[in-house]
Amino acid sequence: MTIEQIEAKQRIFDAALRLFAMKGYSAVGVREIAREADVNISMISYYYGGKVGILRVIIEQFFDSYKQILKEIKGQNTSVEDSIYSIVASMVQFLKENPELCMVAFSELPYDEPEIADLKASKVPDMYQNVSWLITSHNIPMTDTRLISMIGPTLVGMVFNNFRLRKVIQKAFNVETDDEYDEMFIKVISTLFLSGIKGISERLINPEEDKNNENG
Amino acid sequence: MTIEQIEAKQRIFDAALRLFAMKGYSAVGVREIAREADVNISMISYYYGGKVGILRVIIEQFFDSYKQILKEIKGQNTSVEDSIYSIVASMVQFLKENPELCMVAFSELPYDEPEIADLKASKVPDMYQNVSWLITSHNIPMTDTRLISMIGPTLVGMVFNNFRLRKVIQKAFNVETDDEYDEMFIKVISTLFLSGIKGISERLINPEEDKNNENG
DNA sequence: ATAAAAATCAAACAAACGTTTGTCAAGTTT
DNA sequence: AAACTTGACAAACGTTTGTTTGATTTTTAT
Repeated sequence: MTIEQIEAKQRIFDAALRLFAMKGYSAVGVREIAREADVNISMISYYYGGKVGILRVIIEQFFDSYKQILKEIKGQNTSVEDSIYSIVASMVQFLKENPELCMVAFSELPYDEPEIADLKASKVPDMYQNVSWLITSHNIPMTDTRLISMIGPTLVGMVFNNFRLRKVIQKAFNVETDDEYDEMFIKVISTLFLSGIKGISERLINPEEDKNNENG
Repeated sequence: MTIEQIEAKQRIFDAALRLFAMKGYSAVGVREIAREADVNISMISYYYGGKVGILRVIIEQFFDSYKQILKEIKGQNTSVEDSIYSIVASMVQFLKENPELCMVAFSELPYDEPEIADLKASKVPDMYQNVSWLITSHNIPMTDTRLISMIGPTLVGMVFNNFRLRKVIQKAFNVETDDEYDEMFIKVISTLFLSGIKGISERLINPEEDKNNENG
């Protein structure tokens, strides 16, 4: 492959990713992708086997990147506070660096798309199990699987949702979502989540025995 | 209109809502809707002016119902704890009673859909401003608009996200999401959020002066 | 009973869909 | 030099898209 040829394949991916994020996978046509990527329509099937092939690569790439990030966080064995802060910070950084990748993967996740059902089935469980590890690996006494199934996705949901609805939020609150906003967002969400799970531990799991910890 | 005619229009709406929720708006064709609703294809344009007309009704209905719920909660002026609990409980109940309506509205919200841009622009701000009221109306000293813009959508995001990804969550954690699950979910999320914003108030806004409140 | 209105239908519309074909030039391998 | 591979292209493939038409039935109003 020459440099220009690599660029052709990459241009298709970039254009598709941007359009999928903007309008949703099904609302984007191959001709629109080809036009934006400045390639012939047939090149999409040539390089990706079809439109759905691009979506597959997007989702694979998302999950692999995401898994990599969580693996790095697992390496640093620190306090709960630091763990949550760095997991939120990493997620925000990941979202800032790959906003469209995240949006597409996250938006298409709940839909019945038979052609990517296998991908979802194999990759999604990892995603949440890794977040749940955060809770179980520290001395937070949460053994109920249902409880973890509520809290794990919650953290992911809080962060992703803010990015997913940024345009809407900007309009509704008339705020700028700049770097300063993101730094504040990391602090706010990690504090909210940390205080939140402590509150759950104290009030819902051990309403009595942890009172000494609260004042200690 | 006879009863059967009302049913025809309603059947179109029901079928479309179900299909939109399952596959996404753009992935559903009018013939599929007509087949499921057991009506002629032309009846869709006849009653709704076109496919996008159904989506408009869905989104309008969602926001109006949602606004109504929040209005009812505003009426009961109780403690922060009760307010948050009832707001979460109402959201969960609303989601349980109108899962598809919520899913469609929520999923299509971030997309560039020129034909419903006007609807979004007029209805969305209400949605979040109403959640923010919860924070400002009680004695939680949050004046920073950016902070409210982070926390307001967070609560909505936490609850909606759990429902949006229920199928995925069920598979990943092998849990049943029955009524008991939902009751627990309400307690968990409201506790998480309540403890969370208290934590933010104590640690991020007033790191010193609120220490006496914490032990009182 | 008759006229008007509303609801339903089969059929067709142009446009867009994703994919495939056959051709051709450029580069690589033998 | 000949055979082969790769990337790119215009063009066409058969479907499917959302919408509209005009005729027909059903319901409502006079």
